[in-house]
Amino acid sequence: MELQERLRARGYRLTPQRALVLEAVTTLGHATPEDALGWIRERASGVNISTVYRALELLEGLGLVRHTHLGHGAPTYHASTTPEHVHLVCRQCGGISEVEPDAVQPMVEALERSSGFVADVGHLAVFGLCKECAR
Amino acid sequence: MELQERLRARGYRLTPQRALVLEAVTTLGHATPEDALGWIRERASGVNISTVYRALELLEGLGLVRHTHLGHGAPTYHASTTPEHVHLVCRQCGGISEVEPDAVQPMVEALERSSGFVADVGHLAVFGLCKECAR
DNA sequence: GTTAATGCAAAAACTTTGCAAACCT
DNA sequence: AGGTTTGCAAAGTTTTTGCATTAAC
Repeated sequence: MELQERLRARGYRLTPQRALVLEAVTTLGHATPEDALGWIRERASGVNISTVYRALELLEGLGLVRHTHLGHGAPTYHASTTPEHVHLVCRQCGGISEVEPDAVQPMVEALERSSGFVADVGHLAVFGLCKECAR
Repeated sequence: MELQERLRARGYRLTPQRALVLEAVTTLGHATPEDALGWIRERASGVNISTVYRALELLEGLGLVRHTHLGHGAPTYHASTTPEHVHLVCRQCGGISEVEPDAVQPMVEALERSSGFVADVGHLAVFGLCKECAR
């Protein structure tokens, strides 16, 4: 299994908890540490929130998950296997929608050209007003 | 004074604390609540952190300050009077640079056209790798 | 004089850490 | 067996809240 290989290549071990955390994030699509724990607790017991934090940090270090800050509070994680996407966060209604990275490609290119900055689009959260609230 | 007018128009009062918070953010350019308090404590005593939080929330509601999430945790505030700008946050070295909103204008237009989403550029933080770290 | 705003202290939300026990390899 | 990982509990951060007192108007 890929996860195990990745872990062992760096001297880490494959534990049920780590597998569950990755599965939770993958299944949920977007998950805060608390969300992931909630999902896990529906199928396993005794998993601790601190383990979730530690697993997320590890998995992120391995490049298997990423996180974004979708506003105040807890970061939101998603699996690296899910297609990259940009988050649109409505400041009015709090709604979150996703768009293809294509939508921001012109920006990425402009930034790289002008500043040499290589933007990580999978990390991008754009705040503003959604269609409904903009009126 | 503009601040007082804005406050009173909504039944709020002008207090030294509120004026100081606005001044701190304006002077510092970018400030977390803790930063603002630090600045304030250099010239006034007895101002409490909870007052800073409350003042920032109020001032933001009045449109006098804005905030951005530049990563990890603490939000960063800046005065609305400062020219809008986009933040580029380097995930490698942690450096933060600013670019003109023009650099992302194509993205803003693309988003509005495709999703009807009105992006708030002053809120935008783009994560990625800066010129130096990208190599 | 009213009523909003502050300071303080305590709570809440979110993360991290130390350590003995349990588990992976 | 041996070193890694976990659960638990406790502490650390950051932000919010309740309430009596103070201050703006």
